[in-house]
Amino acid sequence: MLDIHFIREHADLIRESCRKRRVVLDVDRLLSLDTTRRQIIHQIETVRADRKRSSKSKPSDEQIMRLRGLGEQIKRLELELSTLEPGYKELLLQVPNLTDPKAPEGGEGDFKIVAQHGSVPSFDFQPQDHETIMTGLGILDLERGSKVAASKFYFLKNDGVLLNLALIRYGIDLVSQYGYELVQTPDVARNEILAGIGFTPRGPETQVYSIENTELSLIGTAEITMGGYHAGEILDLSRGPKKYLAISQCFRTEGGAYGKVSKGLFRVHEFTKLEMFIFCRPEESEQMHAELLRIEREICDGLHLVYRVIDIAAADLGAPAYRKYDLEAWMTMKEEGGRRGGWGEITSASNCTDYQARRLNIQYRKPDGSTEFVHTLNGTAIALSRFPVAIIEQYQQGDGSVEVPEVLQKYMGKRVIGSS
RNA sequence: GGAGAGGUCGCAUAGUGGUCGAGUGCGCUUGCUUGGAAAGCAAGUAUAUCCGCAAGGGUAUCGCGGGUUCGAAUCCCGCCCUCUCCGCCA
Repeated sequence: MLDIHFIREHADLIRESCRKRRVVLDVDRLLSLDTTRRQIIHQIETVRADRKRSSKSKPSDEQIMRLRGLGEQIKRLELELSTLEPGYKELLLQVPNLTDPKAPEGGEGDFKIVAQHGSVPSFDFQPQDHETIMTGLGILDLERGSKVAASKFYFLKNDGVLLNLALIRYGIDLVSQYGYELVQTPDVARNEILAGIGFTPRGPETQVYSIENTELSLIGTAEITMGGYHAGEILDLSRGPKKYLAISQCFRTEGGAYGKVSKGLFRVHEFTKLEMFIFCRPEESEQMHAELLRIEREICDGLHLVYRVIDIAAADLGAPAYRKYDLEAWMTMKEEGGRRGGWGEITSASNCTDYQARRLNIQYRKPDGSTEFVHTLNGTAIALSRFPVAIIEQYQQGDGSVEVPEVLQKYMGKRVIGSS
């Protein structure tokens, strides 16, 4: 959510931002609703002031007649306000965050490649996708996942489990060096928290599972619970940003996302994720964004993954993000230009500026005693299912076995998966 | 899951229909006092929003939402949360 004052005073900037993001939004309607809304509020307050003055002591019978009239007048105005308010709020919530002027223009395909690490591997055998390899090794069972739960759920077994645990432990050990506090969060959250972060808990385009007969949903990411962690609080950031490393289970409905691009473990309904989340002062957020990206790269560098960093284009940003970088690992399951192999997202780092903080009412105390909304940022440390996909596919051997990345060997207690 | 108690200004408490945005104590800030401190004395001590160049003024907020009433911290209903006891359980 943006500040209505800001929108009022910078309508052109908002229009420009919407254009860049290809968001269709009637800014003029929002502004006119805002004006009407304030007029009605002013009227209500004037009548209330009158009533309040007259209600200081017990009124006479004639006075009561007049006060009744005032009460009815207030009710009428309040009704008028309450019919206008939902449309106003909905429109206000639809206004996306401002966009970093440095973000590339355009849509999904218009990202800018910022960096690439490693060169695309060439195999002296026919490389397979992770589903084939893992199923062959007996460490992944998608069929029984469907039988027991539903399509896009899965069982992991033996080294598949150990690889996941090793990745998590590796991520924790690496990120903890940088002053991130480790947190395990609930895997469910109130719908108002989901909405505050920018998720739509209900409705046709929802990405989240809601829990029947409650106001709770399964979270799609610990970004939700961590954003909610400090909701409604005034933080002390005098000793620097609050940095968290949160682990949670993540659930996504992924409505209609089937087909080749999402085969195997690439797009599933449930996975575990280690997520970095930062609350900081506005002037620090750009630097923190760089830190998130640097750590994400260090994680992938340590695993010797082939990956690239992309700067997401404005129209592909999603409402809360001001700027976003993705890391994409090279994967054999992907196809590009009819050739086997391509890039698949494994992590993402977003600077949401004060967009989430305003909705969740998270502020910090300035030295002069006043308060201001914090900036929030989030970045993936380790996303299970996607990291394993990249590792299995990049580390596969001709005999169907998979080498274990060196940094994970001490956590797994082995150097190879599937070789006797 | 069952039964009860409760959520008021940083903290602790008072307040059961109007004079309550809210008393008192503690804490905090400032001033007086002091060689300095403590004590004492005095004043102050929320947030949001609207109008206004400002001074200033209006309104809202006593867990949240609704209702009754001319008027609600106070009465009624729903929800959330906390505590105690019982049951169950990894």
